[in-house]
Amino acid sequence: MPISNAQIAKVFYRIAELLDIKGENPFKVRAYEKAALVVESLSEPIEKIYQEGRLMQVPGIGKSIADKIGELIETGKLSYLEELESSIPAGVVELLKIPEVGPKTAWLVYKELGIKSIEELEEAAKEGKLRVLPGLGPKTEENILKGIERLRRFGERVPLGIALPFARQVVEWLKERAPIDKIEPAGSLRRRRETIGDIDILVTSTNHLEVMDAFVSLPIVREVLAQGETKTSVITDMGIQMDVRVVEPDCFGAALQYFTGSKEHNIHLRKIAQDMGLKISEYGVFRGDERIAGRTEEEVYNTLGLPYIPPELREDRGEIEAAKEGKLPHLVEFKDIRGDLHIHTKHSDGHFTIREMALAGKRMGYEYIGIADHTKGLGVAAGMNEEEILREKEEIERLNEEIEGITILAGVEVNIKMDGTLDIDEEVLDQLDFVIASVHSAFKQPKDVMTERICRAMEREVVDILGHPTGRLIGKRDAYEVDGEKLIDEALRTKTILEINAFPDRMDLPDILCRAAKVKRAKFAINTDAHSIDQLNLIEYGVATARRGWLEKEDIVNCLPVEELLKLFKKK
DNA sequence: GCCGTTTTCGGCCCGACTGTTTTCAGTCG
Repeated sequence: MPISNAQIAKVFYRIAELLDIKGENPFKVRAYEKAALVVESLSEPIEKIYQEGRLMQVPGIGKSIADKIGELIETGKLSYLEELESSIPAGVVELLKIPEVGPKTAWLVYKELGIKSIEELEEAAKEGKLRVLPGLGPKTEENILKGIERLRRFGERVPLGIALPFARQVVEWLKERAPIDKIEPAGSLRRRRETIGDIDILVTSTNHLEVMDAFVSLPIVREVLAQGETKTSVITDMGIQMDVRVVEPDCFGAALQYFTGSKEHNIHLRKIAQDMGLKISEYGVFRGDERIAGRTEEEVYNTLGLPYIPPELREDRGEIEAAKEGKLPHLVEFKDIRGDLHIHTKHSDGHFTIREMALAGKRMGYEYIGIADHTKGLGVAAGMNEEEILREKEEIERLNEEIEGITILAGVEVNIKMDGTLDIDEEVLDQLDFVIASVHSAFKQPKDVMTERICRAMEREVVDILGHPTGRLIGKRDAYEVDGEKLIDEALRTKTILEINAFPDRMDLPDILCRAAKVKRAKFAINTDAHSIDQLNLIEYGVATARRGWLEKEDIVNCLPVEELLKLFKKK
């Protein structure tokens, strides 16, 4: 009964929620959350760890949880979870999704009023039935109704590709409207998670009130949730919650560190501080009443005996241990990228000519760009046939004669057909500088068929790069069913490069798989899949994904100079 | 439930804001 790390993590998150509602020991709840996080972040299949009897060696997994993992692997079920589920209706757990409603409230309304769905809670709030309960009043009823409305309208997390530009816009507006010294978005946005729950912006200013007033009067504010001297929360017209916090300059580093999170990373840091007899909060690192650090993040980390840890790593997935041992990766940066290898032009569904894209690439500071238009199997994208591919190659050769300062590489994005064959003659593909192969059809194949299909394509000597390997569209389409582990192994065996598609909808290969593949020494290409000049800038999302996957410039083929890159393509 | 070069039992991160309290609990991050 094969079961994935993600599935097991989900079970433990569920257990944590259920225990939380039942009012169990909060530390027990956290133990399950921690276990879920650890399992989710493993860079090898937990089944393997189980079979080799190493479960208890994993930090955060003790006897009890190891047994449960064993039961899940052996039987595909967990009796403990089933017991818990039977004691709490699923609808009561649903209530936790409502902002303002936590485990205590969910349990209270279920116990006292028998409420076990969002609809029933809404009804009760409207009829004023909640205010009779201890601790709840008319205001709470109102807030719960608002929370339900928010959940219905904007329940989902927002993709990074929307949240990041939006946050940058708000930062600009605040700078224009209030006396601001430093300003920096923190939270999961700064860690560049692929989706964002809410946006935290950190500010230092000589005038707190003016900043808060400027913030709440921005045209994008739909509702003010809370307004205080140091913290103000609003809901924006996009439905994203946004918090602004004003802090003293002496605390800025500590606050930035604190509000960047993740929660798990911070908890781990505080533990270290405690062991050293220190206390750490958003106001700084303290020995007794004396603040000994806080102005910069570096200061905070250094005081704890650690080097600076880049935000993208702060998930408590081993970065603190690595930092202690001086083994943090030197994460890839935009300046390391020498070219973008997945660019569409008017030859398929792009909006600009090869020349325009090349000149734009040159302005980005690139040494080369790779043109990879669609091939004929993708009718909707005006894919090219063999003849058109060769004509495009000739055009690229002419342009290379003509344009100085950037090399244009001739490639295509060939379709992997249902059976794993390619939709273009290999003789033609062989004449190109490089070939990206991608799945663009029949997404719903069963897992073994899809895995076999992709592996078969990677077998082909002409295929250099596997495009957007999991096919997911964040918030729109799940990854196709594919055995990620096998895919990585086959990529290694066949010397196929894994794309990290930077398109913010994709960010594919996802960060966790990047890390798992890096451990096995796979190679990657960070590409935008740009269909326009503007979209070349999306490379930052690919770099962010790579960084979250602990990748260094040595792991990325498009950090190589053009001659070495071409040699690598030929070698396969 | 996990964990231990101060512990195998007794700890387990810290603070703001709100609404309901008359001193604090719940939620959030």
